[in-house]
Parts: sequence; structure tokens; C-alpha cells
Amino acid sequence: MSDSPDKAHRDFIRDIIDEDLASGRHQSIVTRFPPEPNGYLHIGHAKSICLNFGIAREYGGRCHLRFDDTNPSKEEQEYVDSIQEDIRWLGFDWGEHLYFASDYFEQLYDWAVQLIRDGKAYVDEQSAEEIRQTRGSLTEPGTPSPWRDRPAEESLDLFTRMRAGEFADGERVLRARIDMAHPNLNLRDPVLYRILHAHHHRTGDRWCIYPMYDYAHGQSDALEHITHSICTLEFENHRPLYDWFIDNLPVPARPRQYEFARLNLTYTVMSKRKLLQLVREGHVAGWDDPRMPTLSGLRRRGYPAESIRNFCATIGVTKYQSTNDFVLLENAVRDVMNRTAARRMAVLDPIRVTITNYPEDQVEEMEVANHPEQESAGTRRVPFCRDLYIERDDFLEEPPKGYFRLSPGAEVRFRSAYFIRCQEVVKDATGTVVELRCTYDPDTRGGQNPPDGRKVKGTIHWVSARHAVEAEVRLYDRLFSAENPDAGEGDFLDHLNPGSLTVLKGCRLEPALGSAEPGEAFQFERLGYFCVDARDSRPGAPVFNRTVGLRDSWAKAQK
RNA sequence: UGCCUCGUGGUGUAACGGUAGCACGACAGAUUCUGACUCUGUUUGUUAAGGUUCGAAUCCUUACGAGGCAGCCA
Repeated sequence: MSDSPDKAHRDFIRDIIDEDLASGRHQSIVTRFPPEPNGYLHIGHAKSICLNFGIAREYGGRCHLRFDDTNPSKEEQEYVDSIQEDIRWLGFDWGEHLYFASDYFEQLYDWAVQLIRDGKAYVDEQSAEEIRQTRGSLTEPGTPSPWRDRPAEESLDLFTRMRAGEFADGERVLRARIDMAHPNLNLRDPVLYRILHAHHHRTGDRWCIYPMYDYAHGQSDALEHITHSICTLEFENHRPLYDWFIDNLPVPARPRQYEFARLNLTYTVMSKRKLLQLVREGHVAGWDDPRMPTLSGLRRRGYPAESIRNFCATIGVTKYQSTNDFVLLENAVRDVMNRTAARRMAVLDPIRVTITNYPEDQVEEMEVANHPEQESAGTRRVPFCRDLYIERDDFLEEPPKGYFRLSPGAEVRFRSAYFIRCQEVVKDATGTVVELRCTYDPDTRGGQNPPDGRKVKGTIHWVSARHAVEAEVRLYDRLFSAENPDAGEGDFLDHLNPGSLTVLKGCRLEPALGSAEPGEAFQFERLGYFCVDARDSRPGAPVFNRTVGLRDSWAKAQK
């Protein structure tokens, strides 16, 4: 089935846009998604991407992709590439509107010169430490720099020499001249430019001074005629500064900044710093480790882009700092995959079954539906013979009340095959069950109820031992065992879940799964949704990732 | 003890002065060739106190609680 149209939704930002359109403030809407290329995108970014690109789509406007590349010491081309791949995968397109803050360095420089000329900026010679100490505190005003009132000509000269490379990192800085006693610390003469003798991934060594975020961002918005500059709550206190620049510079447009709450998810960390740490210290296998909340990780895990979009639509956009339950995301994943994933049979923990009354060398091709609710998904042939495997926990020697699966003397349906009755249990020396000897009822071919009206409660999956494909299956659980790994004492790493990855070898899959393509997704019946690992799977040695398990009310009831 | 922001069931999210609704969860049941899906039902909420009003989750005041801010990070 193709993507259903994403759900319509309202929020305070769309309300503002409606008002702006109604009042005539804007005729069309331009948003932007402004990642810093210093890491991989995660599900939190997806919320912002869906918001910004979603608004552009709904209002017939456009959304720019602009890389906020103002700090060459942390940014790399690898991230620029992965970010674009992830946004496209999520289903969004910036068309011609790909920009880099570094494209505006010359204009930003000219505007800085103008601020100096206007007496609104000055070159400071204090050290970073001195600047920090004279900023004051949350309750006390700062004290002015001794260089605050130097002549504009002097600042101009120094700023020119800063650009020319005459100073070492940290020796000079350009600051706005606003108010050292302002109750909002951001207005206490913020730094506009710092000296950084670093190679930039785009401008190379052309520059050795780089603008700060606060100075670059709003002006970039204005240059692109962004109407609504949407960012997260931690920039709330920066808005007066954003407005100060716009008000004091001859910018070509009047963008406005709006803030919403970033995404928080239970059992997850979302900060790029921490995700980087997980990668660098080897707690995960990389940015695209299927346990990571990165878009590349979720993609490799098998999460459909549509499910992430739907998730973002259901959590909404507010200013309230909520924490969303991870099961909400999983629910969105199941919702999509239930519709889209073809069904297959796979036995992860095999136990051998012999159908003693089935002819030794006979093989039947059972016709099995690919999807129970969609006839258009067609059918496939699955070989059935005397030697089979079933799931180890689909048999219990001493079944509890209400157990529908196989047990000594009990009869179940082998899905789309036959009714099977367990006649004998074979154990090894240690008492482990190694084989079940069963009989089948020829009158139940295809899994049909027999003419005598007999019924069974349980239907289980199976795989032909003679035809099975052997595979590795990776079961993933949450990366952290604490609901909020960041809360409480100690390091977030203390809460890593040691059972977040279980690797199963020797799993037996029905033959059709042997030719699955990388990334292809299936429902392994009664188990969950799985996809072919796009990185490690090989023809003849398939590797599957469990995307998410099926709901299991039996397991839940057993607790 | 500065400035800014936010408080609606367990978790999220609607209601924009006029019946507190929806999703997920939980619980109970129906259905079922997946103990899935689907369907039905139940449960629980406006932080508090004042005020304005015929009427307040919504407007005002105060209190309480939560979060953000003192990078030459974004």
C-alpha cells in the first residue's frame, strides 16, 4: 500500500501563520531547517523537519535547507551528506533551496563593519576568561570592557586586521555594544565574531574569523526571506538579540523567531554530544546502529519513514516540555508495518519436529497468503515435509492453563499446513527437548478445519527443515534501561541496557526469505517485524534486524 | 534569589468565554488459520486560592510546581 496522506494537525505555530496570512503580513510562507553539520540527524530533528517542511507543503510555500556552518572546528562534510540523505529519506525536498550560512560570510562581515561604524559594535581585547568574569551573574549586572568605548575607527582597523589574520585565536573578539546590565545575559554585549584559524569544509582557509550563531542566524533568515524562523525552546532568551540585529541592520526582510519544545523520548538520550560519545566510545556500532535514535539508525532498524512522520504528527507541537512514551513511536511503526509488510514464517529458536505419519520423501508446496487483509499482496508457496522446525517456546511439556500451543497429546494448527498432534517428546541426556514426534491429519490440508468439526485454539508457525534458510537475527531492545537516562545521580552511561542487543544464530527461515533484498521488511508471523540488515546481510548469509515485536498479550498475561 | 517560558487523565494532545474530546497505555470482553490486526466497553484529568462574568481549562491577580539562560557552541 502506498503512503497514506499524513494526518492533518494544528498547533500554535500554524495558528500564527494563519493570522499572518489573514492580516496580510505575509503573502507566502518560507521556513527553514538549519542543522549544524556536526553530527547525524536524530528523531528529534525529524520533529523539526516535519514541522518546517510540513508547513511549507501545507501552505504552498517553501522550506530551505540551510547548514549552520559557522564553527569549522566541529563540522565536517560527512555530516552534510548524511543530513541530506536523511531528510530525503524522511520524504522531504528542499528543491533548489540548499544554502550554507558560510555563503553569507562576506555580507555578514560587511554588516559587522556597519555596526562598528554605527557605534553598535567594538573590538574587545579581553580574554575569554575576562569576558566571562565581567559578564556579571544571573542577579548582578556585568561591568563594561575597558575597550567598550574605543573609537569606531580603532575597532574598524582591528576588525580588518582580525580578518587579515594578524591575531592568534582568542586574542580579539568583536562584540555588540548593547547593555552590560541587561537582565537577559544574551544582551550583555554578546560576541559577534571570534578568531578561529581552522579549515572550513566549504570556505577552506579563506576566513580566520567566524560569526557566532546569534549574529549569523537571523541575518541568514533575512537574506533568504524566511518568514517564520522556528527553533527550539532554549533559544527563547535569544529572541531579543535576534530582533536587535534585525532592527539595527539594513536587512532585506523581517523574519520572526518562534520556539517550540524539542522532542524527548523515554529510554533515550537525544543530545548530539551524548550520541557522539556512544559512537566514539564504542557503546554502539556507529551512528547507524539500529539501537540509535538517529534517523540512519532507525532506518537500518527498519522504521518506515512514514511511521516517523505519523509519530511526529501525533505528538504535536507545543511549548510544553513533555516526554513522549517510546511505545508511541513503536505503535506508529506497527501501524504502518502491519499494513505494508509481507508475512513470512521464521523460527528463531528452532526445535525439531518429525511428522511420523507423513511420507518420508514427500514434499508439498503449501500456498500461503502474503497478507491476511490484502488479497492483492498475493500468495507464495512454502514447502512442507516430514522434517520441520517450530519455535522452542511454542512447546511446553507442562502447559499452564490457557496455553494454546503444542504440548504432549495436544493438537494445534501449523499455519496454512495441517493440524498436528504431539505424540512423543525426545530429550537428550541433559533433559533438553531435542525433538517432537508428531502426527498430522491429512483432512486438514492448508490448515482447514477437518470435516468432523474439530477445532484447535492454537495456530503456530513452522519451517521445513530440509528447505530452510539459515540466518542470523538480531533482536534489539531499548538502549537504556532507565526511563530518563539523564536524570538522577551518575552518568547516563550507567543506564545502558546490557541486553539491548541479542544476536541469534542458526535461525531457520522459510525459503522465500533467502532472496530478500537489503532493507526489505517483513512480518515474521507471530514474532514481529524484521528487515534485512542493509550493512551486514549477504546472499547466502542473511542477517535480519527485529524492527519491533508484535504485541503479545499472552506473554503479558504470564507476568 | 534576575530575566524568559510552561502547568489539562498514567503519557501526550485538543477545546481560542458556552457539553472537557482524541490518541497511546491499562483493564474487561468479542472476533480470529498470527495469543497479531480489528471491534466493543470501562477507568482516570483542567496545580491551588481568589477575582471578572449569566457562564472560566480559557481572561486578571497571587501562590505553588517544572524548565531554560552566565561558550570566543549551536
